Amino acid sequence: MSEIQNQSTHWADITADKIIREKGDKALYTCASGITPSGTVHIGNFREIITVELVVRALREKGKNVRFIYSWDDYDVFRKVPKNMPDPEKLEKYLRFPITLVPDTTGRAENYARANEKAVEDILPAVGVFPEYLYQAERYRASYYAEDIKHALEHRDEIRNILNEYRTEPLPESWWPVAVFSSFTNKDTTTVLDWDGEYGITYRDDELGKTETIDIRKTPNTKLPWRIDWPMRWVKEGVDFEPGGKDHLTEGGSYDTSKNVVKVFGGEAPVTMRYDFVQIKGHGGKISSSSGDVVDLYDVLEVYPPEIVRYLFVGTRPSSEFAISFDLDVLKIYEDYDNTERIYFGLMKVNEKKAEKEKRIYELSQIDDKNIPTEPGYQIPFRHLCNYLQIYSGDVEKVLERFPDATESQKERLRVRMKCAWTWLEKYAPEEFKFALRGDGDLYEADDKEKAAIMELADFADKYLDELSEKEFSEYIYQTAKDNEMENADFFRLIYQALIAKDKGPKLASFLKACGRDRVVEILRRY
RNA sequence: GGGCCGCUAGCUCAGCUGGUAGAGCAACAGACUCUUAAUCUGUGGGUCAAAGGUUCGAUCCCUUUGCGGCUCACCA
Repeated sequence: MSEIQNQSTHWADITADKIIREKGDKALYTCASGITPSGTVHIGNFREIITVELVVRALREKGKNVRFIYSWDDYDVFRKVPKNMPDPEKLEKYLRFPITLVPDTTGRAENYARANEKAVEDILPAVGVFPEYLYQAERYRASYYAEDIKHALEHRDEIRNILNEYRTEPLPESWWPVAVFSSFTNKDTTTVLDWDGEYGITYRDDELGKTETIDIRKTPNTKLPWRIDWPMRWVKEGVDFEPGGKDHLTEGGSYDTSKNVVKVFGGEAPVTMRYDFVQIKGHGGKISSSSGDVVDLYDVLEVYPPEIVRYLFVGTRPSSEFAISFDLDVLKIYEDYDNTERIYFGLMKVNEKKAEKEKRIYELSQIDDKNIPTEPGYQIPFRHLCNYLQIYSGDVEKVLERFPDATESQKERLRVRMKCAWTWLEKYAPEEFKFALRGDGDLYEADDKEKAAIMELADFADKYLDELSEKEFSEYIYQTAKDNEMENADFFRLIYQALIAKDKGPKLASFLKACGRDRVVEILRRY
């Protein structure tokens, strides 16, 4: 029964096969992801989540039972104040605190970490991602890992030797595999002095010089350092797959040491996969992290519908770097997605190998794999859609009236798409791409000769615009220019000025047709 | 210093389990006197970074070199 040949060459399917091969046939596979919510969770962090989600989906499609966990490492230390957070002076006072004890200066949640977490948890369902969240602060503070910390303490030398393998400065003899937040100040500026061989730890608060002995079964203040914490949790949850950024997956990186430390805890390392970072293109001055602004999933979803956001990640191997674009490339991305969709529905012929690949990408791009569209989207180029939207000043329903043949499901998808298109037009589109039809009383100052030419075109439009094809009508445009002894270039400029107060605009014949006879005639007749 | 990734047409890149190369844009020619990265048709263009090796056969696997980038060796 497991002999079913899966022909898919998609990386998610290949990875799923690899997990099954390396971990054996299991009743339950656990796939994990996780990050530290030390600031706004940006789109680069999303790559890890979606990578796991796709592998989870691939495993489930192979009939496997899968647990998808997402660990919030919210008991990590608050190291620096991100520049995009309000009230930095206040946050400054909480440096070295665990992020779960830092206040949320945005007023969205009970604490800093939670605010960042909530933003993600609220939006992930929109892109079809439903993990089980684990909160490490809550667990550590409830001494959930007390026995594991004790285990680490018992294997202090062994762990130190593993970590020292890749360190330039070996850890000192006095080092202990545990970190303590001071119960006096909440900060991690402490030094562990001793362990009693059981559950008692004595530490010194380095700022105050005070010492204290705490019981790891009762204190909320202990945690394991990252390179021990990670492998410990692999064992705790039985993790079979967890990807990592290239900072983790390099020789001497945390995966390297963790795969050895995990043996101390009696387990083995999960199958992993390295993902590269995501770049941002065309996001104005908001690109650099030094400016403090980060691009998160909300920003991307403003411009791309959920399935296209997924498509960006599905279609790129995780190990390749790619850029999410907010500039004119957006048009190409939409067109690429539409091509993939046409291939899926057989509307576009390509060779079989390519077709299989594209179909799989299309399936995995859908937010609900049990509810994949049964018909393609309404076939209209994104560029054209942008023009329609601008003609109707962003009124989505008015645009839809122009597509009476669209089905309900197509209209639903168009609504989402137009909302994105409109946001893109307003926030990111280059000026030359944008226009607005002139309103009442807003006239181009035309001379008599120009007025005559405009009127002639108005008359032609009144009679023929809706009946003739684009190509046929463009003949009239040239004819009108000729009749009025105007150069084509001048005539085009005149019409654009009359309609949208610009020298250039969308390809004229199709633009006029998109505007519709009534609008065109109404505006031109004002002259 | 270690490790990883990349080097394929003018540009951006596909090509992934080895069978002597592809798509978009650009260029050129024509179609319609043409406007906003406008439309259609057609054409040209690559010693697959270099040198060795394995193989019947290498862009693909191995070794070395060059160039570019990233990352670790602090913390998470």
